[in-house]
This record gives sequence, structure tokens and C-alpha cells, in this order.
Amino acid sequence: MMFSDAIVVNGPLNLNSKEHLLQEHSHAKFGPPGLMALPEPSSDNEGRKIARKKQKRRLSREPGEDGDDRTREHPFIVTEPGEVARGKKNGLDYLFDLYEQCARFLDEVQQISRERGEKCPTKVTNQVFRHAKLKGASYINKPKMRHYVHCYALHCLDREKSNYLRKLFKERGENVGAWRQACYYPLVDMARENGWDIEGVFIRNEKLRIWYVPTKLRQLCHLEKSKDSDSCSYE
Amino acid sequence: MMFSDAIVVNGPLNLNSKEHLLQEHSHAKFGPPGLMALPEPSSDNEGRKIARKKQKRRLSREPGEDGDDRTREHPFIVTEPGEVARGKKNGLDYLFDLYEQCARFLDEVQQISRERGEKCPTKVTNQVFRHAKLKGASYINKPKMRHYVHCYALHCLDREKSNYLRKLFKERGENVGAWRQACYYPLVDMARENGWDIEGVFIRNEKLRIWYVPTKLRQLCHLEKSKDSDSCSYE
DNA sequence: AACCCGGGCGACCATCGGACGCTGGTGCC
DNA sequence: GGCACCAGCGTCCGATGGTCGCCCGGGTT
Repeated sequence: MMFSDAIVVNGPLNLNSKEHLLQEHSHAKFGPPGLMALPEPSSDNEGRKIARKKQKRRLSREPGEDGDDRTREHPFIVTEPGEVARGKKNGLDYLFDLYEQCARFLDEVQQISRERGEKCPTKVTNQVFRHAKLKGASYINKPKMRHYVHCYALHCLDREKSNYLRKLFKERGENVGAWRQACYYPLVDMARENGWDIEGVFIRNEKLRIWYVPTKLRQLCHLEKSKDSDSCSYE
Repeated sequence: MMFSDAIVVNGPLNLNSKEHLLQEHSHAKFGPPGLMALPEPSSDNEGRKIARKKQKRRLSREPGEDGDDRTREHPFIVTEPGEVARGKKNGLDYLFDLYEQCARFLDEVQQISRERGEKCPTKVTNQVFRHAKLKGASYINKPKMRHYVHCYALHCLDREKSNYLRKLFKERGENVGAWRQACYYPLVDMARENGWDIEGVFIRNEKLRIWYVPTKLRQLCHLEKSKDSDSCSYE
């Protein structure tokens, strides 16, 4: 009754959005790099400056036209594994899938950087979010992804506990915010079991490695560690 | 006639400066962290904002008063291993020692971050330079250290070749700039032998790991790689 | 003493990681 | 239909990695 791994769906998900025209970017070659002249600043880096205001037109959707060209993503609700969110909501399987999509976008960015001989990111950076947007994944954005990183971490590190928490909070009718808060504590326990090295816990996990440890989680660990050592020693 | 390692002096060095009142920072404890209140932004991070303008008074040194309170460090000249720079110059052993000092400052910064439960840098960052300055090592600064990273890299990765280059350029009476340029090419060769993974070459070396790969070196590798594949295949 | 060469490093810049809170979607009554 | 709740994400902010070129030290004449 511990890690059960790899059971949870990768199935339907994302019922309410229909942006999947991406997903299958084969790591293509993009042709020979073109021999950039060395003493110059750098090659044009994936439309960082250029094409900046190409955002989706906001505030222009006609009411009644629903489901597509949505102004903002439907909010998440607490769903149990495999459960499809009903109504104008997204489920947690979909949330977690977003993290996997980001990992794929990071792969692509790394591929491109390597081809160009540029610095190669090891984490999901601004550049990756920019790339995702460019590829049409407009439903991915930094604040959202950072907001739920620790929930995804629990999902990666202890599927069992993660699933249990989802069921529990769903049952109780708790909102997403409450569930999200609750996700911190199992992680703090895990950090404790690993000598309080939360960074290491992330880095040792294949999927988590690419995500920054959230500040709040790091702080919680530090706080708890201080409490621990206060109460059982006076060094 | 390859890696001979660990022969080069760690001796006299730094004849013209007398700032070594640092060197021996034992990784002390600094007392208990103080249990920062969680929801707050962050604890005051090593005088990042505070004490900012505490710089050395410039333009106020009286002429004739030499050797101390110098406005700027003496320029480097090409010296061979163990050779002491004469006159108002610094030698390359001293330059390389500066990199070792930075490594020690990084250690300290990491120690402090870990105690405070803050993000722990793995590289020599701005924070490390700030810390060095705070500890009195005012002769260490970012532009200088970044400027010669690849020279230090050669020194770490192929002492033999590095020493040879120093002797050669000294003999020829070349200036520091010329020697510095020359340091790139052996490194490019080394990258070639390692599948053009210059990042990996740095990371695999204990001492280099903490330094960012200089852009110019990365670009040179990329350029050379393109040339290679152009001339021996048409894929 | 005057001059010029060369390089040290102050200071700037684009971009980064990180966070807040406004806006407006959503379900309930 | 109106309202209250709450969360998505635009947008800001301090700090970062990276660099350029000014200024002036130093050797030469």
C-alpha cells in the first residue's frame, strides 16, 4: 500500500478545452543552424521580443458563443482519479496533464537550444511558457502552473496519498483552495524523512526535477524543521 | 604527458594587494534562524538592499600613497606557473586563486542559505559576489571573474596545456588579451572530444561545475561543430 | 612630462523567478 | 436575474546573468 504508480488515467481529460492541436511535436531538425556570426549578440531567440503582442483578442467574445475562444479557463474542482469534471469546470487529472505537457514543451525548447548552441534550460522557465503559448497552448501560463506545483509533486511522489486526499476533499465538498493547502503537509513529512532536503526530493524524481520548489513549501519545511529541533534538543 | 594536476603553486600570490583578512571563514553557525513567520515575503537576504552604497570611497586617494586603497586592481600579465609578477602587475597564479576564493565564498553562501531554508545557489551568482564584497574581498567582481572563466577552465581541465600556453605567450611577449583569446581553442578541442557537450565538460569537473559556461566559448563550440559536420557529411 | 595602449570594473540592460490581487466566470437562491 | 464567492492569470517587481565601453593606470618615449 505504497507507490502504486502508473495506474492513474491518461485518458479523456480536458473535456472543456479543445486545444490539443499540439501534443505531437516530433523533435524535428529545423535545418542547419546557419552559422551565426560569432561576435554578434545572439540569434533571435524564439520570438522573445518579436511577436510579443500576439495575444488572444480579449473582451471581444460574443456572449452565447461558449466553450471555445474562452476568456479564461474554467476553474478546477476537486475530482477523484479518473473522474470527469461536469459543468464548466476542469478536473485534477487535467491539471496534472498540464504539467506533463509542460515537460514536453521543455523537451522541445531543449532540443532547439542544443541545435542552436544556446544555453539549455533544465527547468520550466519563462522561455518554456513562451514556447507553449507560441505552439498554441494558450491555456498554459506561469502563475497557474506555479500555483499547483506542490499538488503535482504529491501526485508524482505518493500517488496513493494524493488520490486519497482527492477523494477525501471531494467527499467533504471542499473547494480547490482547501485541497491545495492540504497537499503541503504530506510533502513536508516526506521532506522530514529525507533529512529536510526538499530540493533533493524534487531533483531525485524524474518528473519533478524540472520544477522549481515552491517558496511556500520550502518555508514550511524550514519552519517544521526548526520546530522539530527545538522540541527535542537544545543545541 | 597529460594531466599532471596539483603541482602548481598555491604559494605567494597576490603580492600587490594585501586583502587577505578573509580566507578563513569557518562555516560558522550564525545562531538559530529565528523562526521566520511563514506568510511573510522573505528574510533580509544578506544585505542585498541594505548597506548597498557602502562602497570604498573612490577618487580620494592621495597620489604617492600606493599599494593600498588602490582605485583599481593592477592589471594581469602573462606569467608562468610559480612566477611572481613584478612591478604594478598581477600574475596568473593570483588570477586563478581568485576563482578558488569565489568557490569558498559560494560554500559560505550555501551554508547560510541552507540554515535559513532559502534557495541554495549551485553556481557563483550575483549573491556570491555580493557576499565576497561584504566579507572584504573588494578585489573580486563579476565582470573580471566572468572575463577569465575559460582561462581558469583550461587551468582546471588541462594543467599541462595551460602551463604551456602561459610559457609560450610569456616568451613571445604577448599581452594578457592575446593569451586569453588563445585559451579558447584547447577548450573547443576538448568539447569536440566530448561530443560537443561543453556544458557537460564543465559540470563533470569538480571545480568548474560552479561556473557558468561563457557565451563566447559556447558559441565557438557551436561554430566549430557546424564546420565539422559541413565538411564531412551532407546530412 | 606627455602620450597612448590596454584592461579593470561600474553600471546598464533584457529577462528572469516570483507574487499579488483584479476581474469576471460560476453556481446558488 | 442578481449576488457572493473564489480562482485564473495579467501584470508588476526586485534581482539576475550578461556585457560594454569609460576611464584611468602603467610603461614607454
